[in-house]
Amino acid sequence: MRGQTKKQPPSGSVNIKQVAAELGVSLATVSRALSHPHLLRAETRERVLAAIDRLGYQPNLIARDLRLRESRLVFVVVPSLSPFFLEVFRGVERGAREGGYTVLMGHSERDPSREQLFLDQVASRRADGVILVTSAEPGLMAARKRHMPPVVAALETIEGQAFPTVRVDHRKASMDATNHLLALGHRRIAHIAGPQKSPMAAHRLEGFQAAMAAAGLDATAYPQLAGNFTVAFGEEAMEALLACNPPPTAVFAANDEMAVGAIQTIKRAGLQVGRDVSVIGFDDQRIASLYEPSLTTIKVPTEELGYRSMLSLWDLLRGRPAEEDTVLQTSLIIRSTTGPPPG
Amino acid sequence: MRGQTKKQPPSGSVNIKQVAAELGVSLATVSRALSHPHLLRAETRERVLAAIDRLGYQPNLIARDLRLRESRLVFVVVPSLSPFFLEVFRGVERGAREGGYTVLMGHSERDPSREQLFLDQVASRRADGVILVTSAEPGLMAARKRHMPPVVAALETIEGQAFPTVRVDHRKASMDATNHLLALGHRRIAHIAGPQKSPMAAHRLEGFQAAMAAAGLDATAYPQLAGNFTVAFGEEAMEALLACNPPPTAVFAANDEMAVGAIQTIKRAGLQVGRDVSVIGFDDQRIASLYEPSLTTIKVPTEELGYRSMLSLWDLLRGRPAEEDTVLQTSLIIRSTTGPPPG
DNA sequence: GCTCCAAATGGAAACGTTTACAATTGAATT
DNA sequence: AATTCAATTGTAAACGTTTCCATTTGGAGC
Repeated sequence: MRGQTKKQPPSGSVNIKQVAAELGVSLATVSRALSHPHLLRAETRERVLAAIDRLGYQPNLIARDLRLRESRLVFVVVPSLSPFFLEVFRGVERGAREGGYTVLMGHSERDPSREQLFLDQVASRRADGVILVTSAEPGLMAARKRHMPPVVAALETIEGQAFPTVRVDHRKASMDATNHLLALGHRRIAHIAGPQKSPMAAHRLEGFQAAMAAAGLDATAYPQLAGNFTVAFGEEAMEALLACNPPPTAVFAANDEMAVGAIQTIKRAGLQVGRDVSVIGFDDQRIASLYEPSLTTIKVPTEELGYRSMLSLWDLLRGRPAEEDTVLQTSLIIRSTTGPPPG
Repeated sequence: MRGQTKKQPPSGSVNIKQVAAELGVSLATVSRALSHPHLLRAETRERVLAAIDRLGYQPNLIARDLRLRESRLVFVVVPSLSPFFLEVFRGVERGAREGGYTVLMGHSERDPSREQLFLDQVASRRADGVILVTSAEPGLMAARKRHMPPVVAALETIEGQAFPTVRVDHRKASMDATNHLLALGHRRIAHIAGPQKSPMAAHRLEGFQAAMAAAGLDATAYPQLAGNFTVAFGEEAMEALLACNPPPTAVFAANDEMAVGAIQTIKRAGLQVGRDVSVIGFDDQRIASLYEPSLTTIKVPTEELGYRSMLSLWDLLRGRPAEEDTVLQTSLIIRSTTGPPPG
């Protein structure tokens, strides 16, 4: 490495200068052959393009980004690696494609410092904008006064920040879910909540509480369980609930994964889901319809959420005013895990 | 925008020059305060750091990347947005974290030109390396002589390319799956294959054929179905198979999704899975254990695949020789969807 | 007070592009 | 033939860092 001669390029990335030298034209001409071909005489253009091909020249995007101050890249930051977020990602991709942007996904693990890391990447021009699909604790991002890149929040408002937001009304949707159980005649209803720190989980919990209160019922009759949105936690939580006396006749889980966990436990206890105990989930992930029995749940338009987020990001990137708060509709999908209470 | 004065910085990204000016020190000093603090007198360092904080300065990573010619970024390119690949991603992340790298995921949709796009991104220094989790058609990448960035292939060899590879033996694993069915006494066995263009799917098919041939059976007795690894295709394919006379007593699907689809159809036909018809999948995705009945399948160590790929990429990035071909073990997971043939 | 030397700082080149501006070319118009 | 002007090309400045090398600073040792 040390003793390498200067003449010999580092055996690989050939740069614009070398192409120019090869032909005896200026850098500008080579650059233009790629970015503004119409500025060149046809014959020159051909000659340059041929040389580019011959030498295997690929423009260094980093240098271009630095000069142009844009990368045509968008990051999607998700809090966890679940299929749910993949669909949001898919929607973003659909939107981005239309405008010639490339989308990359980063994983924050619900860790605000990792979220900040991606934001910093964008602030320093590694990407032009970010779509934060997150449920991050509020406030942490404002900790230090930083240059904020174009950000759109998907799925849930980010408190303390004025990002354009594309979301669903988690609170209302939870009321819908709870009301469904109430309408079936259930009175002993428990909720398995998501992480306490997550505003989204908090909103889902609030909806449950509000609906219960409206029906004159005590939302705190059963242990207040707050989990991490996993099947495993759903199983555990359900064990705790079945140990109660009397046990609930219906359970509303804050997402499908925990609902599936709960059902696994119910089955294992020899009870029949939808008859002995009703279960309703949230999200309508694919497993909800595939699972046996198929899961009653709240459908969240994930793909659309991603798509609309990207549209808003577009506005931001174009310097146009973006819609502040877009709320998409959820819907109650009634399948086989809910029915009237026994007896 | 036009009439903006030069003095007023673009109301946002403040650069190193401005920090230096603010303090009356040189650019070099500010740079060193962040990258080589020990080179500065304690008092200077404090003063610079304070100013950096006060002005909200964040180094422009693009400029740094250009100068340093590295980004400490790694891309993982997946062919489809399935949970299966998320786990590989998770493994890569675990490996990358250890070395202070950040991982971003891109989606190629099995489209070689999109795969090339990500490769180009890396070749032009947007990232330091790529892990290609792919089943791309061979040859297409070599189309034009390009500067090849550090690439590791995960899951499957990429034909015509000499990338270090971390994979499983799809052919052998398929033989294991088929032999399991044969050992149970099945003779009428069908295979639902993946996309014909995918070498991975081809290898899985080969394994099936080899095992059948070894047992003296005709692997082509049933329609040769090649799908797109989705539940929907599994459903369709199974319909076609049930229409045969006599229908197969066992089906080996090239992945769990298609296996689940097949089972859905079998159930819908009023038959019992594992008794009337046995089904075996491939991958051991999470749904395999959650599904009812739980799915017999081949476990692929996805997370480990990602982790080991990242280790190999490390070697590449360090200029060390990377292991050429790492083969991880698969295992047969026997659950409830396979049993002896009826009668 | 000098000399010497390490420690601390500054100046400027380099990373590889794009593009404003200047310079050249060449054909059309007078 | 001189003039004009569009089309084509070249020159060089920027984008914002990091770091080599040179220069300054400030003690320690004499």
